[in-house]
Amino acid sequence: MSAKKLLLIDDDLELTELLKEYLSPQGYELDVAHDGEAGLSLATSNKHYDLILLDVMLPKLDGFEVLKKLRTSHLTPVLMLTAKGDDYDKIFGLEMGADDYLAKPFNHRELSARIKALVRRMALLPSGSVQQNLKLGDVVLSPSAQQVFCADNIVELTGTEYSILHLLMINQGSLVSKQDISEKVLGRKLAAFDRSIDMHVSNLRKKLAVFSPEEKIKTHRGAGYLYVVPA
Amino acid sequence: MSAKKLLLIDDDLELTELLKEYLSPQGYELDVAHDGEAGLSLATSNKHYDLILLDVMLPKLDGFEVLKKLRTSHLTPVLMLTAKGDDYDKIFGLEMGADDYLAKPFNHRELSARIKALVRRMALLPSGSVQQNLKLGDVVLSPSAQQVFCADNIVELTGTEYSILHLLMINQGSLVSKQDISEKVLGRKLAAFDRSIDMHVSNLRKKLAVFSPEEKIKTHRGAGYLYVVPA
DNA sequence: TTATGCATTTACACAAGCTTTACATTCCCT
DNA sequence: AGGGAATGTAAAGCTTGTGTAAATGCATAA
Repeated sequence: MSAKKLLLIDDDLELTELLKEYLSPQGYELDVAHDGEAGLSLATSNKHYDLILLDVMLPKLDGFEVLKKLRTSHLTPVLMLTAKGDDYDKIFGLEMGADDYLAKPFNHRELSARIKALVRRMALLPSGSVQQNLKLGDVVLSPSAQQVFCADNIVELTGTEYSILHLLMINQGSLVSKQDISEKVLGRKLAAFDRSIDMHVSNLRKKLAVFSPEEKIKTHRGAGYLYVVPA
Repeated sequence: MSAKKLLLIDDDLELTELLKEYLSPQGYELDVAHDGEAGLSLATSNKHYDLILLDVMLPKLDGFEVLKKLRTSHLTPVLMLTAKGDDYDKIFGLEMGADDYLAKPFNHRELSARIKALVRRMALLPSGSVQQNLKLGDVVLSPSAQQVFCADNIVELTGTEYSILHLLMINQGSLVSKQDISEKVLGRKLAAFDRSIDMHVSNLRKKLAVFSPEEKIKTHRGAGYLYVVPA
């Protein structure tokens, strides 16, 4: 397990220093931003943080604004911190899409335990479903560009093919039922005798096979499809 | 999106009633258990709760014990509740595998917001990834992939074979009647002279025997089959 | 309008896998 | 022991899901 990357957005220099010293020995890589704008730009950069610690009272862009803008494009987990122990604030933050909320002053060990709990839970998510390039064997899928490369060649996929591949890759090693594919990709229930998904998968396989011989999408008869985790 | 199923384990009758009335209109299905044992048995049943609200002070089995036992087999998210606002308690709970911790008395809206945050986060997990693998001796069964490994080799099973193995492994050490297998796996009553199950078990044994010599599925003549608990 | 690109439906061949048959074997019970 | 019933299993039969080419539909662009 590689070191988890955290981003701390807080303008309190004393606190950020303290937390840096406290969290580093626990095996976290901690970046710090001292205002909302800098924080947001780091958070949306390609550094792909595992967790963001976000203060509410911030210069330039307050915590709620940062959270709101972040959530338009990223699902990175966010733990909010605030000087005010205000219930309303807490509820507002959580409703806006924060994952946890801790009032200052907090017990360092509680912060550490909450970070650990969030990171642990997020580790169950398949790698990269929080929007970064998915690389599996010789296939690379780039969500930002909606492009797929196979053995360094661009693969020209249609929108639906791309979405199906994306879904399967996110769920690498797990079975995805046709029902799920239909609902998530085509936006409709799978009807009896609907062969649409089969066709898209067939075309997808054909296009990938041009550049790479290994079987990537496995069929589970009567159940669905599965993206094979490369050795 | 179907209604989320919550399990509340708390012996405070007044509180459970209150929460039931508070949470139902918000679109949650809430089951209640009033002691640790009942709670654990519901939590590990096949009802598949989306979230468990767990009080610490409980008759029969306290909250920490319930959490500990639950986590040996299930990854269901847990939000702990406690009368004591004790930091040590909080940290202990989170370290044990709880996902969140709220001290009583709490603001109902905060509880609701925290439930929402957890459920929202869990919804990102691909369906089925909360089920954890079943490991018995050198056999590992992965429900999310519907795949089975034996002595580190993938065993290619058909859907029916997989289901039968799953059923037997879940009931390790106890007898499962052919009637039960037929009804749960094939979805029909076992008819006289129906040799279907026998065939599937035979094929299953053959496939497992390729990688491991020990007998895993034992026959109880006239009664059914049993998965042997490994030494 | 006509072209173009993509999603969907149709059609059919094929293969996977569930079930049945048939016979060998094993396990009880007397 | 011997006989009958339950089980093991190979092989055949049959049903159904899947792969895929080709036709169709249906937008949007030229």
